[in-house]
Amino acid sequence: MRPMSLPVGLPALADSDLVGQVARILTQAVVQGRLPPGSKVVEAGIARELGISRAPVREAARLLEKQGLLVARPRRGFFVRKLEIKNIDEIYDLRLCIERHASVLAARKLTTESRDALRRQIDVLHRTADLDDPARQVEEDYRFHRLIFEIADNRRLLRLFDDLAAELRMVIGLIGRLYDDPHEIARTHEPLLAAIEAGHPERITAHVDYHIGHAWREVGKLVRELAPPVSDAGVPPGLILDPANGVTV
Amino acid sequence: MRPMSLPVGLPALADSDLVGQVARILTQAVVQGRLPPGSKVVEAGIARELGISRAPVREAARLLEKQGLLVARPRRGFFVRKLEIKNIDEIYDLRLCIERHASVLAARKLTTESRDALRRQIDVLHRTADLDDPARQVEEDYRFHRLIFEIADNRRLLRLFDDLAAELRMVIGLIGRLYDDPHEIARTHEPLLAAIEAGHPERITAHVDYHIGHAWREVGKLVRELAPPVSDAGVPPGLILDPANGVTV
DNA sequence: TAATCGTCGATTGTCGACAGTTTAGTCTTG
DNA sequence: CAAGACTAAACTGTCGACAATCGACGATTA
Repeated sequence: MRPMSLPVGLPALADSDLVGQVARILTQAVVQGRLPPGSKVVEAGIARELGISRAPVREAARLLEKQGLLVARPRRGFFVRKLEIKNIDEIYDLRLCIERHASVLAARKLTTESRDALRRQIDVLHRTADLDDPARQVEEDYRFHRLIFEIADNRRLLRLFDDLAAELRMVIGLIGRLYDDPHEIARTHEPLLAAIEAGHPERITAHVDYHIGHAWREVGKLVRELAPPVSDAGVPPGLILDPANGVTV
Repeated sequence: MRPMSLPVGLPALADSDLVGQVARILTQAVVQGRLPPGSKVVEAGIARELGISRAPVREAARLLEKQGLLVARPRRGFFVRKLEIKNIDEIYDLRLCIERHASVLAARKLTTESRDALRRQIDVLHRTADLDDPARQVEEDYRFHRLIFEIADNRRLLRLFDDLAAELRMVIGLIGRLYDDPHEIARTHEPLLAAIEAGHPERITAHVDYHIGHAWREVGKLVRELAPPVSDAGVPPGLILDPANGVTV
């Protein structure tokens, strides 16, 4: 018998996915400030603007609720979550907690392949640093840390990390630029990897503490600077969504 | 497994919070084995049986998906999640990770009131031990550990714990009885509390490791015992579950 | 004979509508 | 002039309907 199915990996065409698209559009709207923190997300309004019914909007909102971008209040709808400093601190506190754990686990389960993957990702970080593309830099940084969780091989841990990262990226997106010197951030990953390779738990956690702690302080500082003067006042009327901006295919 | 509608009669309902009620009913159906692991949850079927429309059923399913009881596969519906040993291990691994952290935090933030609350809960555990009510015992045990997370004062950490506990309790509920000697389990909380009161991080984590590790091993043992691999057409290999026993989550 | 294709029933994704509840705004009333 | 009662508009929760899609099974082809 011969292997019949197409062996080649095709880009899983899942983009008749209305819900996913709506979720992306809403996320962008929030990140870009068109939907300010605390503002109400009116199902019918979004639906009308996108030319669809309320059902997929609702599902998308639920999805974003799970991701922590929106909060649902029964009988009164979805609201864009307000970012308080305490939230940031809680997120980073948890992140620190699980990343220590994941890093130690990863060290224990490290193979030559996974080690090389990490090294390669650090290279990518360095190369990205030249591009002056903060969003990309954040993305590749995320990739590195995600790799660690993948190597740790606990799906639940990985999912949790993804959830936290989604929230953090939103915050970072709002802030705009996170690092002053992109190369600096690339370089700081090296001792962390070294510690993981060495497999010494104390050194690993110490490096994780330093590494994550640094980001924590930076983000905290920036958020505090931006002094979220949450205006509970009404949302600017008119078009807040731009379908052309987010719709893929 | 043949995709068919829910066979068993479910209690009719009328009150408000339809979604919550449906979620509870579905949860019961799963726990009681009327919805075996891996079986399909047909929206229309449930809706018809409860005398409501598909919308609230859908929402309830999404809720249970978030809780991990169901899994959603796009375009083909919701399924009762199958329990794999690996899942249990992953849950406990994460639990251990965050409970260490929470316990250290709790020690740092301990007040006389919160300390007394913990002590009282240990008393409750002892009193409950006489009742020969395993479910209640598990519940009070959960309360104790939840207290620690409350004292740690990180809402996100607390929510995560609640999520994990919900899953674990379901497993434990299905197993039936977790502890041989209820007083034994009550007693093992005492050195943990002592360590927290002393505020020595190493001792705390050591006790948490012992305490949670014990539960981990017990649950793992029991699940392994009553979950021999079943080869059912359509069920992917590698899964450890026993539909006949109704072991799910 | 085995793999692939076509067909058909079952089921999800999406839609528009309606009723009850919440909210915003207006009108009393002390 | 402030506090409360009322009213109307806006919105969510829920419903029933329809088309697109999935899975199963039998037909078809090599």
